[in-house]
Amino acid sequence: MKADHIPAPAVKRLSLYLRELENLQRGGRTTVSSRRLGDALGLTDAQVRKDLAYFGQFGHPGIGYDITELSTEIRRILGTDRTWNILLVGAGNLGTALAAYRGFSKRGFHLVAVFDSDPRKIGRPVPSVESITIQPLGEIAKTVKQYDVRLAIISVPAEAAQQVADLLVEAGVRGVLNFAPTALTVPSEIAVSAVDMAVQLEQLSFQLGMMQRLPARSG
Amino acid sequence: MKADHIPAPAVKRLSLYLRELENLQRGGRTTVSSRRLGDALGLTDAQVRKDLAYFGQFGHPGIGYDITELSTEIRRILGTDRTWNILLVGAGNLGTALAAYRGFSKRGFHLVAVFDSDPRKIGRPVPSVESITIQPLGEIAKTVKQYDVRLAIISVPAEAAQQVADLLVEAGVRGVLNFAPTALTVPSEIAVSAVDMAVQLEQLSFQLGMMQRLPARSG
DNA sequence: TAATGTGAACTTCTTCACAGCC
DNA sequence: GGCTGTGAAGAAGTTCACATTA
Repeated sequence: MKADHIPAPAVKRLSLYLRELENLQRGGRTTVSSRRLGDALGLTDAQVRKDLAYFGQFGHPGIGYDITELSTEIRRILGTDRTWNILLVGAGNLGTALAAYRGFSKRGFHLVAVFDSDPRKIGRPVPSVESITIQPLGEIAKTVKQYDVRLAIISVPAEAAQQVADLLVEAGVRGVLNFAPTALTVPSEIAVSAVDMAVQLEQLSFQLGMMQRLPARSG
Repeated sequence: MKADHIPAPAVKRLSLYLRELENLQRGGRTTVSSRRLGDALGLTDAQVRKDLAYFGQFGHPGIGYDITELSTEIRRILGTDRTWNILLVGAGNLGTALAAYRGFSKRGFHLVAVFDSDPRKIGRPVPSVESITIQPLGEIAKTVKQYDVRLAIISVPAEAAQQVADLLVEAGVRGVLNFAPTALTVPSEIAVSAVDMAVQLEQLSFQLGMMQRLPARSG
């Protein structure tokens, strides 16, 4: 197959496949079928095969997929077969927690610097990441160049997010993960991904209301 | 229109419309067109109108939508025209940050209790939320009943997440927001929403790779 | 003129179903 | 028998375009 246009939902699932493959590997398995991989994630076997087929032929008929082999391929596809230097803007509660999050480095993302606009924080170490000192926003451009940073995390209040995004884009950052609860306007060549935690809860709230109205769809 | 089945993507956007309406309201506006609302979020005007039409007729031809009126309707649709009591399991770095997050209460979600399995944390206040004392997991069921809790946040390590989910479901929780980087298996009547921050970065990494291969699609 | 609501057309995504291989 | 890869069919979601209302 090897399509040139790939559905965005398929790329999202690719990350989930990788995560699940790592779990399976920890459990001692060496191969996995599309059926088993799909079951673990609530997807059909056909969906799994189709998604992978967008990128090449990685399976072995009668056998399934070799876990190590497929993990390597997915990392290559996602571009995480190397380490990315990232930076974080906003050393509040959430930013501090994100800075300490081990899951990023496990997946090949290395935090090199943290920024904040609060003069009382500047010059101090990030709580729980002693090795990183909080810097003023004015230092962003320099850091981007120095460490070839292409990805940044925004964890500032909504009111400040657009300004920070502008700074990051100007400094040469190519992708932004936005935790501020507001939409960002950026040039089309800049990738943006957003996480709004209140929005997630609202989705759950809606689903609960739905279930109450039309309950128990079995199948 | 008032369809009985509503596309999941439409529901997701509904939350974003509400967020944007609140921003507009703060800016002093009283009405907004589908065009303007769409532009702010990177959507077409038709998309906005179609999404809203799934739920009823809220607009005024020639005028647009009344911001207060539409906000109220969306809150009613999402079920956030009331306060939800929520609880949080996992008082690590991320859990602590989430507990302190003001965005939840702003949107009608009230945190009533925090749980952790670490005996050294139990009995202590949540850092930066002095009013809440960390409780052992065994207290979950009691709290769910006492406060009529229907939604819970999981922010424990991946290895513990499934066990915690089982506990929550058994206690009567109806929806779970999962921050652990693993898929959860729950009964079909339980709603699950997941946030995996490393997955978000991987999506950005992929997009950057894509852009390098086939750059500058203008249009 | 400005803007909504919506059927119809279109595009995108998912599932089916089966040839082919181990 | 078990399992992949994929064209074809089907389902879902988005955009168009226009009648309609203020």
